[in-house]
Amino acid sequence: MDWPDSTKRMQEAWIGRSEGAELLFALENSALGDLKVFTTRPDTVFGVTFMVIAPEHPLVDALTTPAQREAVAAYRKQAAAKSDLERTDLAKGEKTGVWTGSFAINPANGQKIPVWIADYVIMGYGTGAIMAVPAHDERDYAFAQKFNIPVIQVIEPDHAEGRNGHGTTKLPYTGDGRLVHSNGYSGLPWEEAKKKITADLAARGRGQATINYKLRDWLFSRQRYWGEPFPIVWENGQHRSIPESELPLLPPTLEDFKPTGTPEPPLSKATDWVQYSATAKRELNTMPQWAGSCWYYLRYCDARNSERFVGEAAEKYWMGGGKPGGVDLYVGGTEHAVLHLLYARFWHKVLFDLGYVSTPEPFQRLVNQGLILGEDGQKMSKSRGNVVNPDDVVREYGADALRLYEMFMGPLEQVKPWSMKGVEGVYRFLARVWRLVMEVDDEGVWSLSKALQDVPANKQLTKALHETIKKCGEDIEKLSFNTAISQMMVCTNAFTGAEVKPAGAIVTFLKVLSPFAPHLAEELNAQIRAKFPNLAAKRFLSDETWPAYDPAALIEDEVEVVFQVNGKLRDKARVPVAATKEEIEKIALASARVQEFMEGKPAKKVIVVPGKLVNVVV
RNA sequence: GCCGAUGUGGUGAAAUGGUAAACACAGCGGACUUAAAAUCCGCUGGGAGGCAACUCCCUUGCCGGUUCGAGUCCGGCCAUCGGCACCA
Repeated sequence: MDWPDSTKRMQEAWIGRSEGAELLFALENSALGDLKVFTTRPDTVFGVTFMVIAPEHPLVDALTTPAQREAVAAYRKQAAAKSDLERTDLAKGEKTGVWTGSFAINPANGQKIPVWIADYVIMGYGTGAIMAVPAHDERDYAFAQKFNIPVIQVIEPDHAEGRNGHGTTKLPYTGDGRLVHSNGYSGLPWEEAKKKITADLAARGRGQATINYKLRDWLFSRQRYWGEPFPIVWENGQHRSIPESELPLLPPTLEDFKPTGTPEPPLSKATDWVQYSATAKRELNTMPQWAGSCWYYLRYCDARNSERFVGEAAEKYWMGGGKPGGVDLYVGGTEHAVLHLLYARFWHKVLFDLGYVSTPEPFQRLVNQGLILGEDGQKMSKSRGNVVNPDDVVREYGADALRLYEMFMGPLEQVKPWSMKGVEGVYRFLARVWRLVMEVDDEGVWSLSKALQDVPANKQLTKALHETIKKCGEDIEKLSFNTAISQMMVCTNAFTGAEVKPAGAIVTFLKVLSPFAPHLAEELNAQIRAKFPNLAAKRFLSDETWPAYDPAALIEDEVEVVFQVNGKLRDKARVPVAATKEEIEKIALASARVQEFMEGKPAKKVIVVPGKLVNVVV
């Protein structure tokens, strides 16, 4: 896939695949059964000195001894009051927790170890319980330090980096190495020990290798009117889908679709609609916006198909093409890197596995356009009052100027601040283009300019035009719209300076301009067509093919070559393009300024880059 | 902390390892105008010297390296922004 690495990495991090093992620790009170933990480091199981379970773990009550009941209750209350942010970010390093009063048995060596409750373990990941190895985990180490829990080193680094001055291991040590203090496993490299310990515990029914994912659910319902209603009804406390013949299910027409002010979603106001039958009621939640954003690109291929989400032929035509991704180019903000762009891939993958689409991935090439900031350089937001409304810009400067400015601001991927002055700048550029073709009389009436004539462009204008065709064509492919526009400005400035405006060349220029400023370009083409029907596009510029440039028109007879002495610019001269390296070198060495800076010393080396420069090293 | 991106004029920015600052904005000067706006033309990185045309030196976050030549490549640092941390 041709996606930015940063987006791929964000998705990888979001999915958070991690290989490890689930291990069973028998509880000392055998009536309670086992405590299951997830760990990526089964090789450190001999270094476990305590267990931690999340405050929400279902075994908390059973594990809490009468003596600890009060402390545990207080801690759970305190943990529940914290937001996720407080639990993870703000509390970083500062560990809290409380002992349950109970013990578990290490399946590797039969040791009795205390079970704690701490909110650095979250219920939503893994099993909500961990085996804590303070010698080889920073969080466990911080916790052990705070509560004076023993630290047992079981990994010895192979390299010096893990050790401090006296040759002892710096703890916590989370790198690679060999096992120590681990009974029969001592001496094994850690990777090998991971597999062996997991396999041995599995053989005794005390664990198994597993893969865990950090990926979380994304809520698929909203309490609002605008959104696809679910084709689900409820009857006797059970839900079931409505028959296929009733699809598609459309939202009921409502005059008042505002929130109810109660926990009931707005659809509850459609009382007739809600009562599906004497005994069944419809689901009142609606789907979120991402229900549509996950597959709209498929529907766009065949939007009027009433039989299928997308017709097979249309899907193959638009989405096929031999590459793994269907959509050729998808431009969107980084803010969609993990949610929209990840879930759209999931949906597409399901459809692919079911054989309904022809590519495994939805989007072949992804470009993240940069966020546009407010004029103050801050993120646009209502509270900051720096929001720019595009409707206002369109009203004042026109849609072409808005479009053009957005492209002219800078590189597509870059974050950049809005500037009204910048909009005026491109607006002025468009006005200059307008005046290449049109002129105004004393009454303020615009008509076709008399300077516009059916004559061939002179050499200089031809060169400017063909350079523009070439550069804009290349820049569009690279999505470098800002530099394409600056080249069009250069070209326009060249035409502005000419006494007579060659109409044919201007029409060609308008073809280049039209993807950027379609309204203006089409209007000017229509104006020109009225007088020069053979020069202008017959219908629309947008029907025309992209103009070809003539490489011969770009070549000049002479080029400027700069002369350097020891890498510093000292002189320049115009030399014929056809000049050989030897000829250019001769001209350079003959230059009075070059000789002056050579200070009579012989040239040690002369580098000649034809058409560019000569560097004399003395 | 970890991962990633970005550092160039007063501002947005440009530059296949080859004239740093194209194109625009802002500013300054001029033309047109009774005047203003609009438009057109010119100047506009910093410093020094010269009446002047001009000349020299410095300049792409900082330090070092590679190279005839570095904004660009390599190494190290610093700063800012984004993600890890559930709006779609």
